[in-house]
Amino acid sequence: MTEKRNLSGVKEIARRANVSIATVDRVIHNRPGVSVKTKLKIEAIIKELNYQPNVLASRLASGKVFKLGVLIPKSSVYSDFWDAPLRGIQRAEAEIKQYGISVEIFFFDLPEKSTFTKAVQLLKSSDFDGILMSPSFLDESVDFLRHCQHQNIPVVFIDSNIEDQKTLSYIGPPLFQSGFLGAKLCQLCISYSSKVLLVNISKQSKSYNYLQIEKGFKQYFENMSSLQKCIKLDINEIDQPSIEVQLKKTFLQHPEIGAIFVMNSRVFAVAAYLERQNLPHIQLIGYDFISENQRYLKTGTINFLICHKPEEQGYKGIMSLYHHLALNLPVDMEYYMPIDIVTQENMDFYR
Amino acid sequence: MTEKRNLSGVKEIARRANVSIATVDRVIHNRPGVSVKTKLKIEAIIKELNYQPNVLASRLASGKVFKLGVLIPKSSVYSDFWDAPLRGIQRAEAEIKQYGISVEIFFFDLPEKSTFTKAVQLLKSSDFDGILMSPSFLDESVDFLRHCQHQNIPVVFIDSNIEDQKTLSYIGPPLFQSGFLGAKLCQLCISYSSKVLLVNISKQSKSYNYLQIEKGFKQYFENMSSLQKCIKLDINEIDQPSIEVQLKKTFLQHPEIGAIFVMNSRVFAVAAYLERQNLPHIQLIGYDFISENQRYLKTGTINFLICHKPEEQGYKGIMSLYHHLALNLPVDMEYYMPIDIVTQENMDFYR
DNA sequence: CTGAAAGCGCTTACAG
DNA sequence: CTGAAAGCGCTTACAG
Repeated sequence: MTEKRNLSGVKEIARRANVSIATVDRVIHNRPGVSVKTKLKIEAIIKELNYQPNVLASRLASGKVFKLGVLIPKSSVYSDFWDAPLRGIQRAEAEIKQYGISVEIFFFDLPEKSTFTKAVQLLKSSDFDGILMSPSFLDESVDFLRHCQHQNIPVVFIDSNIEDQKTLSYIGPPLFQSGFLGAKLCQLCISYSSKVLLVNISKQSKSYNYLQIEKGFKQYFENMSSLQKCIKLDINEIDQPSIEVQLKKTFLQHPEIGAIFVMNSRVFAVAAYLERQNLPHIQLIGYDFISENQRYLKTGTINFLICHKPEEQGYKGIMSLYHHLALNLPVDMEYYMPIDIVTQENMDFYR
Repeated sequence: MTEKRNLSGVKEIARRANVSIATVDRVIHNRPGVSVKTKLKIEAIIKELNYQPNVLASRLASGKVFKLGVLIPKSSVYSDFWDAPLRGIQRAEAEIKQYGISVEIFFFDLPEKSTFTKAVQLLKSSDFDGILMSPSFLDESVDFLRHCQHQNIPVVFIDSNIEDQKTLSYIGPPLFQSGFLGAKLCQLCISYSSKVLLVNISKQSKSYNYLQIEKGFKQYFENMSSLQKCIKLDINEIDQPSIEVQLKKTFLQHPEIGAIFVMNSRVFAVAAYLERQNLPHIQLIGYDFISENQRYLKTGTINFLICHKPEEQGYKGIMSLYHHLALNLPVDMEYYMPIDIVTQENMDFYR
């Protein structure tokens, strides 16, 4: 009978090192209580065998469930954008919950800072092993991040980033480039003499995100030496009447406008205006595959939507934490989503 | 001391049914050797408890490794297209090999039917638990599929499909719609009086794939009541000189051509011609993000590339087999990839 | 047709 | 600082 020796595994390591498997386990997980000499010996053997722990056995034996906390905006009647990341998060959860991952989701209401702060309080009081969040409010996010760093809890940002913060990973759009592409699409749609209107409809129009997009947008026209083609309009109210008043004023002032680029998902508000005013010759481009926008894409009022795979952002966010916590796999510090162009013709296959 | 009862698991089921866990296991896996009465009783309890087997424990105990066989073309000097699915396949493998999945890849040389047949022989002689393949040769693929069906081996097709065949899943592009979008992009680029040249560079230009794309392409112009804008050119040789001769002839005949749509990845051959002949005003659109094409996209000779996430096709193909075989999860019978539009501006973020 | 027992490769108290 | 033993929730021979 041939002696059957497993050439890997804690048992074999223990056999070779002349110690018990408990000691091997201590070394593998860097737990204290092992003499330096023993530790070095075991580490050498681990290296020699190129030992990879069996994740299956490890998770089964430990019974540890990693608790992930998620902090994202709630979808509202104005925008179901956050449904998509949510779907991705839930898809990831379904896939890995059998491997001992639990996911708890906390929502906040996007304009209301207080709901964000409240959710953060809840996240702080329960002890999570990892956090996935959209850092919608700068100071509050930085504060929470500091707390997590202190507790050694990895944090992943999705959708938007805060520069120079120590997170495990950022998953989101390359904003400058997407603004640049937006400009190109505008250019493609208009005639030589027409101008392009760059619209920002937001109460916080000076946020980092918007500045990046605007930079990219203007860079394109600068490269073409035709920055004068570009008109900028800031609308700081988000109700339909205010938006329309401002648009009307701008059109009176600039009848040569041939295309409009809206810097966020509120492009549907402009679409509604164009349809009501019967201005089908104006080309319209904006962000995000939310259902309001899909409607106008279908009718042709919106020509292009630029999108950044919000569902996959949620999915990848959870999977990054899982890889980091449970599998000890390396995680990209920055993962930029592609810049997708969605049109009437390919919208049925977009996810 | 409170009695700690696990309210799920084979143990609890066995306890409730008054049988051993071995018998429970037999019922769970539909193995024979259980009386009808016992079986029904256990099944009722399983349902009542909504029992979900612990995949971790199951895979660990069984030690079974699922062997997946992959059959795809080799990348060649003409096209590194198949590097992308390969990357996806390897990424999936890395992610799930720790869960007892092994992947073996067989390559064939795309024009050579004999290399396909030879690979199929190898696949048949080794016993795989699942197959991922690109059914590049119709009859041979159907034959192999029959063999797999006989052995009860699930098969997943990627990149192209064979209609009416019983596979586990098809993962690939929606061809008609991508042709339709191609037409729209052409239309967008040209002036009112210009015409569009539809080019097929292939030795098997009548294959199902091409017919579908062509249908979609023409449908677009038909919808605009301007089918006469569309000129079709079949080039049945794939060497550069033959291609250029045909293009030259066509341009002489139709000087009003403003845009060219190439129905596959050989758009780089047309790009080379346009650059050499110094025809920058001709708009060029084609398929696939292969490195040759990327070069011309960067220089602007190619305006748009239509792509179908080849890497993700490979990734999803392997994951589908894993989900089906190891996790008993349901798998989509048809999974259409999105129709991606890649331009100079977003190419850096495309995967 | 059914069950007792060993084992998958780890982790975790607990004892020393 | 170290080890023996039980156990995670299954599967797999083997015996009856």
